[in-house]
Amino acid sequence: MTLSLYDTYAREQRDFVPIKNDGSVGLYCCGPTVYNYAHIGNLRTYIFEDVLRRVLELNGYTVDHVVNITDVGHLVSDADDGEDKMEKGAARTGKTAWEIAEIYTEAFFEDLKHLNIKTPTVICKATDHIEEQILAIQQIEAKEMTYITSDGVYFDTSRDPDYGYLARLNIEGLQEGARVEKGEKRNPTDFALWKFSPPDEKRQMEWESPWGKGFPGWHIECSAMATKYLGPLFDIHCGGKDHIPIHHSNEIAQSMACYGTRLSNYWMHGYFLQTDKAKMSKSSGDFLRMQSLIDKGEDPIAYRFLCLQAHYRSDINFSWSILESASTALNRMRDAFYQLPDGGDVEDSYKTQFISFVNDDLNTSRAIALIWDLLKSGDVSNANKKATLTFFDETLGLQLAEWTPAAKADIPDEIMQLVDTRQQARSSKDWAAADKARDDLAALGYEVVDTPDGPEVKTI
RNA sequence: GGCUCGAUGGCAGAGUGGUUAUGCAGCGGCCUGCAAAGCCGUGUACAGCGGUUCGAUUCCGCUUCGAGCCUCCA
Repeated sequence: MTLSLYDTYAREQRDFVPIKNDGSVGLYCCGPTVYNYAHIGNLRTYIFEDVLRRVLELNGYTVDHVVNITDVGHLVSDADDGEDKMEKGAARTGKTAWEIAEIYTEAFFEDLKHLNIKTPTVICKATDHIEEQILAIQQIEAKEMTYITSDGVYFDTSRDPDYGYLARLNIEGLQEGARVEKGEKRNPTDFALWKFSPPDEKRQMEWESPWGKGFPGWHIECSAMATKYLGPLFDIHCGGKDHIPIHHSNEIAQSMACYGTRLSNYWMHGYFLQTDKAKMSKSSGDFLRMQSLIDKGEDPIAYRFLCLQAHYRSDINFSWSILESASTALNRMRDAFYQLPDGGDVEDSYKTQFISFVNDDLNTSRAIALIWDLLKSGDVSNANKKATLTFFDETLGLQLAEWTPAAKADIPDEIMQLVDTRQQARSSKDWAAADKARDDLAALGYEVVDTPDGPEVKTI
């Protein structure tokens, strides 16, 4: 069955054909800048990329999944004096830039674990690849596409006739805007490849280079590391949609200069999670992270489920109430799954439909609707339903098989005694006493529910 | 100001040139001592105005509204 994916570069859905014929697919995903925690909008993109990876695997490919860690060089703005996010974070917290990077890198992978996102096959830090970046800059310099200003080495975008094609940038339109500050740059779209350390200041992170002591610009790290691990042209490059006009446009320009390729055959972008009709952003200071959800008693997988209910190429409007509805739905699905017996076979007709949905540019929304259809189906045996759902879940990653209802063992004896009291009252049809026992239980934080197998108790 | 992309029922969100998902909430029913859960049933929503068409929510144009990028940003 054909896998087809939307390619931002072509602005259309294209049948996926891998570059290599050995069954492998090269996938590069822009990773976090580790100067702060990831927020749940950031994490939505990693969920999308995880589903992409799983769908590729479903189609029989081995995925070389590379994610970078930006631990240097991510500038606070393009027109500033050389301050970058890491150093700024260090100044804010009194820790070293290196410590900051370590803390937030660890937190990032903790978040991924909560969301059942598979660990990338390669995780690469920008600070471990300074040499590669210097080499790449030298190659661009050899093509005479750079120039030097008082604060760094810049890429001259006017030398690239196709600059900005990915974003369909209208360069002249940009120049008419009031907010573009060129400074010493020759063109508003030019960007730093290497930044010089300020002469009067000792940076925590700085390296020697042919141009002087300093640190690499943000964009060059992705081109350099992606090329190192996946070659100068690989299959799929992902990131958030905000990367289309600048970061990814710059990566393409750099790769064109170095290797004459557009770096990746497909460019795919995850859309935003909005709150109050605006995108969630770290720089605004007001954002929700994974721990914020956990602190509120929310289940991280419910957030994953929420993201999967929408298509990755549409913005989601986040609110606590839609997370609640996702959570309710997920728990019903889990409970239904839990009740099903083992030992069945995967139903071919459902399997075929499932694959056709996810292979159609990752339509997880329809794939989830198919789960409800399957659960309600009268034609499929319960055991086969379980086997089929288990197969689906390898791609969706909802961990259905790992869920169990709250254990009865956790209920204290005094609570169980109240439950017994209620049962005795019920058998003697003393409904008032039975209801009182239930109210007492509720006051203690427990809910009792009658089932054909007797009463079940759980915490409220 | 320029560019990119959107607008679907109470909410979230798929999809389609004619039969109009799915989930949450709501309503009705079954079950239950009652309740909860579960199960069954139930909702013609596709921003507005034109155009193309036998027929448009779906294609085209305009208008309005929204988001993103142009400053770091998933």
